[in-house]
Formats: sequence, structure tokens, C-alpha cells
Amino acid sequence: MGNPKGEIYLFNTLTRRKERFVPIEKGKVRMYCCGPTVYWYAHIGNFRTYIFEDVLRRVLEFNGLEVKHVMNITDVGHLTSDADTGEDKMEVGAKRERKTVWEIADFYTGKFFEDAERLNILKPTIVCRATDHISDMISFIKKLEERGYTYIIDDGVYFDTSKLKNYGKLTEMDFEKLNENLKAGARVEFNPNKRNVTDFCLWRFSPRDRKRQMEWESPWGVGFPGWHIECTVMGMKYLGENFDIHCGGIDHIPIHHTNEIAQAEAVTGKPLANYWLHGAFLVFGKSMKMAKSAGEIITVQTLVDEGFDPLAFRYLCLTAHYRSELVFTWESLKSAQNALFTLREHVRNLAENLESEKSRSPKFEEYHEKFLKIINDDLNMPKALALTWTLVREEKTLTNREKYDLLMEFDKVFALDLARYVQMERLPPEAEELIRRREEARKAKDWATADKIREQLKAMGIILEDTPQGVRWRIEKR
RNA sequence: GCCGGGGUGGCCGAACGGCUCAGGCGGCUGCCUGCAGAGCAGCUAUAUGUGGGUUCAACUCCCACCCCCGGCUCCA
Repeated sequence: MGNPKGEIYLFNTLTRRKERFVPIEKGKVRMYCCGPTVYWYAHIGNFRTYIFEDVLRRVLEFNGLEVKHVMNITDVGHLTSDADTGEDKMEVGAKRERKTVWEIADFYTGKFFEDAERLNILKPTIVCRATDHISDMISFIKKLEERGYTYIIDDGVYFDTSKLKNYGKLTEMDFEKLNENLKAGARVEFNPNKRNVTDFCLWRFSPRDRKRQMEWESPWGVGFPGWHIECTVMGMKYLGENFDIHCGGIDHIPIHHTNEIAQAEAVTGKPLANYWLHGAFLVFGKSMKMAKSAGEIITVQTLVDEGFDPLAFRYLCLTAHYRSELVFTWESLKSAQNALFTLREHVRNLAENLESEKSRSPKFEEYHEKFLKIINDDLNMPKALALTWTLVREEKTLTNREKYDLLMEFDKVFALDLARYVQMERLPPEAEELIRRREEARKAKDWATADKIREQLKAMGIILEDTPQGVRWRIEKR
């Protein structure tokens, strides 16, 4: 039983259809996700994609599948658009901060995983750096060379895309069409020595006049790897020549993933990955223009600085399907946060009123099945959230314990810390004392004193709530 | 220019041929409360860019137009 829980359907970019997901090896999934270029902070648009991938992984695991999840760290090889300088992004970052490229890479790699953790994104099974795999890349390029797919011009070793029969299949365009389109729309100058517009660099030579911080010896000359080779090489190294899922942002379809496929299939003749999944962009309302002009990005830290729980952003992402654009505004983030906090409050209320008996009604199973069916239908998280709210509002047909258990089950996929308000730390003694004094004041109908103490506690970050069952407190969220 | 994706109530967003066109947020009313908060109950909104067409039936399919966003070798 590879998949004991149910059938999973995923939208495959290769076929532009939802397909039944069948892993190559029963019960196991090998998945590769394109990781960050660590020259700068990842912004919340980047993180929407990582959240989508995290949800994908969690859904697979929820189905009882064992997921081997590989992600690269790009720490070399991304050129800036200004071809004249020939610098790569890492070197630009280093110059800006007067550090070495290696320091820059370490720093932003660390920051990336800190932010990912704040969004409850699981760490990949394997994280691999491009610069740790230079020799693997060189031997891969050699294989391409042996098979006659490469040629050398002034600035590097290139892949000849005309040699591959179905180049561009991911874009649903063939080689000729792609070439025409790219010629027509090029914003950036092409190296005129390239044989085809779609040809791309495998190994780039260091500039003659200057020493790069990152460069390596190779059979073709000192230089550094091209833009796409790392993912192909590392993906195949850790997951095999043919693995299950490859994902990334939608922008990777026409070039990065297209070229990954080209390189891999030129060597192996096998499909690199069986399912290609792509997340849509986070876009910004008219009032906000982010990204592009570097420096004006919204990071996870920005959200925190604005007083938000990072998981409110995760909730926001879950309200939209991963293949639809999502409009980010501070207002929508706020409404996501309100919803999230309310949900946690419900969970807390349930947790404090659990029945002792643990019997399971048919309704319990019904909810569980519905949830599974929804998430297995191409990760329909908006529907899963709607079901969650229906469950929360469900009257007497389920016990609190059943509801609570279901919510905890759902949260394995949502990862919204729905139980965050449940197990609160103890209050400091002085706060306990204040609460006791307030209760006395309330008994004596001394509202002025009671309200004053409540204010006092609020200043300490403790919110009091009077309920029919007595006074209750919680730590102010943030 | 070419390619791709869209335009759904005050906001964010599901649905994608028919079953009341989800859900959340916001707003309102009531219950509860000393008050507040939380919760509960209910309400809210002439909602599907415009004009045609197909159909017994369209948000959903077709055509045209308008507008928006993304990609086109830096970009999740």
C-alpha cells in the first residue's frame, strides 16, 4: 500500500492538467524545489512559493507518504542584467556590504531559514549549495560535451538547444517558436555568437581583466557554472535521474526549468521529473509596488515590525489557491490575522472543555474524509479552510474532543499553530496576585479598581476575559 | 511585439454548466456582560468587466471589445 489514505491529484505543468499522482517508488516521494539565491533577503513573494511547496510536502506526508525533499541554495552564478560588468549577484551583494561573497552567502542562507521557520516551513531533507557541487557540475558538462550538445564561444560553454528534439515542452512551445518569441521580446542583449537565442550558458569564463571571488578551474578554463546547471546536477545527484516532483515559481517555467529539462534529458534520455508544479505570484495592490527596485522589499521581518504574526501571512496564502495570483495588501493581511486569531481562540475554548470519553461518531470520519479529499484535489487549501470554519461552527453533532482532534489533524497541513493559545505558560506571581485582587474588587462591585487592574495587566501584556466560568487570561498575541 | 493568467458583493478570495453563486474579514442587530473582550444567534451585500452567441440552464462554454497582472535569459 503505497498510498493508504487516498488518491492525490496534482496539476502538472507538463500536461496542463490535473493528474493522479503516482510516485515512482511506492510510499515514497522524491521532490526537488528550487531554492533561494542568497545575495539578499527573500521577500514575502518568494515565501509564498515556499509555503506552497511546504503545503505540498505536508499533504503528501498527511497521505502517509515518505517525502525526500531537496532544495538548493544558489550561491554562485546568477548574473546581473548588466552584461558589461559581468558580475554576478553574489559579488554585487558582497560589494554592497563590504564582505566576501562567502560571508554574504552564509549570512543570507541563515536569514532565509530563520524566516522559513517563522512561517512554519519544514526544513528540506537535504539542503545543497551550488558551490559545494562544482566538480559534479563540471563532470556533467563533460557528459553533455561528449554527446555533442555543447559549443564554446568567447565568454563560455553553451548548450545548443537546437540539438534537442522537444526543447521547450514545458512551455508548450517548440524550439522555433521559442526562438522567435525571445528574439521579438528580448529586453537584454544576447551574445551575438550564440547559435540560437534559446541557447544558454553551462560554464562561464571569468573576465580576463579581473579576478572573481568565486571561480574554479575547469577543462574549458577558469570560470563558474551557468545559471541552470546546479539544479539539474544536484537534483539528479540526490534524487536520481528520474524523480517525482519538481517545483518552483511560475516564472521558472520558460527558462530555468525548460533548460534544466534540456540538460538532464540530453544526458539521460529520461524525464527529469514526472510532475512539474508551479506556484503563482504574490502581487501587490496599486498602492504598493514591491520588488524590482531592490531595497524596497517586504520581508518576514517587515511583517513582524508591522505587528503581525508571521503565520498570518501563511494563513493569507492558504486563502487563495496556489495557482492563482494573490493580491497582497496590509488590509488583507490584517483580515487573515483576525481569522487566524479567532480560530486559535476556538481551539483554546475547545481544549478547555474537553469531554472525557473519546468515542468517535460517524461525523468525525466524515470530516476527516472530506478534508483529505479536498487537500488531495490539487491542494485546495481555500476549501480546506472553509471546511475548517464549518467544523468550528458545527453545533452539537460533534463533541469538543472530536472537533479539537480534527483541528489538530488539519493543522498538520495548515501549520498555523492552531493550538498556540492552549498551553500557556504560568503567570508570574505578581500577576496572579493582581487577578486575585481584581476578583475581590469585582465581588465588591468596585468597578473602578477592577478596571484599573485590568489595564495594569494589559500593560504587562496579559489580557483578561470574564466568562461565565470565571476569569480567564491570555498573553497578548504578537 | 510574442506567450501566459485574470477581471466575482466594502476587502481578500472559492466555485467553473444547474443543487441556496464557499469561506474569511469588515459592518449591523440581538443574547450574554458592571463594562470590555471572547463567544453564540441572526442579518448584511441588486456580486460575477462590457456587448453578443450557444443552451431548457452560464460566473462557468464560444466570439468580440475594454481593462489589469505576470513572463520574455536577474527574479518565487
